[in-house]
Order: sequence, then C-alpha cells, then structure tokens
Amino acid sequence: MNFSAKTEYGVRLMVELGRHEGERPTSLKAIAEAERLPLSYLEHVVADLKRADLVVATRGAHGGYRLSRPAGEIAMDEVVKALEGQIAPMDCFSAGDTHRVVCSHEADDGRACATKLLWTRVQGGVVRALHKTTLAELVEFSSSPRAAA
Amino acid sequence: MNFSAKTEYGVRLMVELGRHEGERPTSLKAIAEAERLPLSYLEHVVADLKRADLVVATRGAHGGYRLSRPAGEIAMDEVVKALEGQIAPMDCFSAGDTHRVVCSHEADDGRACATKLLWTRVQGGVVRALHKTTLAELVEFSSSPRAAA
DNA sequence: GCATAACCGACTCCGCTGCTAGGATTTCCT
DNA sequence: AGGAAATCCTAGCAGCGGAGTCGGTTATGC
Repeated sequence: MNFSAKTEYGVRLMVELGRHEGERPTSLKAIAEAERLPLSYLEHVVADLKRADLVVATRGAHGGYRLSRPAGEIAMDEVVKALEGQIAPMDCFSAGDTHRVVCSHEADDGRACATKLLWTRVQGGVVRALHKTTLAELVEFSSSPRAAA
Repeated sequence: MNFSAKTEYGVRLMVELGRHEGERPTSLKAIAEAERLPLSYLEHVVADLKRADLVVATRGAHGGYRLSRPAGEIAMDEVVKALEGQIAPMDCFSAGDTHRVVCSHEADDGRACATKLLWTRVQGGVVRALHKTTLAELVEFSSSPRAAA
C-alpha cells in the first residue's frame, strides 16, 4: 500500500504554492529547485492539479501557478484524488473493472464479496484522514520546526 | 493507492479458512478452487501468512492449513501487514527509520517534511480501519447474502 | 510404496511508474 | 519587433516490481 511519487510531488508542490499565497505566481522552475524535484516531471504533476481546478496558471514570462482558492479551503482529499486518480484500495473499487477477476465470485451465487467490507472501511479511513486535513495545515506544519501529528 | 492482489488473495484465503474453523485442515487446492485463484501463486501467499504465525500447516496427505487462532481474535491489520510487508503510504515511512522519518529535504534545514503530517494521518486511518475489523466479521459478512459496511 | 500435499527457489512476462525530449504557444520586457 | 521566460502538449523509453509458472524436494496418511 503506497501512494505514488507523483502524489508526493504534487502535495509538495501544493504546499510550496501555499507558502507563497498572495504573491505573484510561482514558476515550476522555482518549485523544482526549492523541492529538488525534476522539473520536466513536475509538468505532468501540475497538469493534473490544473485539470482538477486546484491550481491556476499564468502563461508567459513571469508566469507560473497559484492556488485557485485559499489554502484553508483546500481539503487534501481533493488534491490526492486529482493526482492518484481515485482513492480505492482495490481495483474492483474503481469504475473500470476491466480484466482482472478480483470481485468475481460476488455475482456467482449472491454471496457478498468477503473483502468488500474490509476495503470499504479502509477506503473510508483514508478519505476521512485526507478530508479533515487542509492544505493550510500542511503549510503551517512545514514552516514550524516542530509540531505534533 | 491500492493494495496488491496478493493481499486480496491472502484475505480471501483467510476467510476461507475461517469458514472451515474447527474442521480438518483445508488444502490449498480446495481453496484455489473455491476462490478460483491460481494454486501455484497461493503457495507464496500462504507462505507469508505462515511466517506471520497466522496460519498453521499440516504436511502430507490430508494435510492443509488452519487458522492459528480463532477468527474472532485475528485483527485484519495483522493479516494485511503480513502480506503487504508494511502499511506505509510512502516509502520513507518504511520501518528502519522509526524516530526520524527521512523525507529527502527534511535534513536540509530542519524544516519539517510537509507531507509527513499527511501520510501519518492516512496511515493511522488505514491501520485503525484494519485493526477494528476481525477475520470473524469478514467470515460472517461473506456468508450472509446482504449486509451493511 | 504410492498418492497427496506442504515447501522451496528460480525464472519469465508484462504493465506501470517515473522521467526525458522536443516542440508549440503565450506573454512580458526592452 | 524580437527574444526570453514561461506554460502547454505529445510521444516515447527504461527499469522495476508484481503476478504467475514450473520443477523439484520433503513429509505424511493409507
């Protein structure tokens, strides 16, 4: 169970933007240098965030990115969903249940899929944890030298 | 964010064993057929479960596997941990660096890793959800045609 | 002693993730 | 006007790990 590096990068990117809230837009290059992340890859990451309307871009010289809303109003489940695609602990939880036979025997005899209950609870736990955390919290946390979880 | 198929298989395997609690040991072959899973792969899965003392094996003819404890006393976080290796939403959360989670740029300037707070909460949410679910619950859930999460 | 079944390790296949490359487009500044 | 600095797009690639196979060995019941 792990989130992709893309998600990690995206969260870091968002935090970086949150740190410069109210200022002029921040360029990807600046973020890449601050966080020591590959610039060319960040382009893909930020594209996801933009598609989800979490970020607003300004093109051209002195352009860059800004948060679309105040950091305090951005719940982290939105961010992670935008980057990860969906928050589902098992493939059969996403919309396109393509090839694999994960929940196969559910339809067979009407018996409930044993693991469904488990994954549902896990999913709930994750989403709740993400939802109750705002970007502003992360920004603050990353600024203070010591803080509790 | 998803768990591996191995974990899904392992949970199903455990449920299947739970269903036959108190009986003679169940062979992998029987489980593979019941759940329509590849037998040869299940061998690896069950090996993990055995290593974690969640399952007891009986070798030879009429052998098979049994739960090491009553299903009601087996919390699902144990099972998932045994199969998944660890429950960490990010690589830097893996065991080994307990006291100080190393997140690349954290060591640089003493600034806390922004994402640490987030992943810690997520991890907590997952572990809590898994821990409060017992194997017995899943067994019961999979037997009744309809139940709520 | 034969069938059954756990045990073990090595090996292959494939998809996905992370990352790069190159170009096109937009905008600011002088 | 023209160049520099950015976002934007698409294609492609390489490595790695997950999923599954296979052959063989050991242990046990009948």
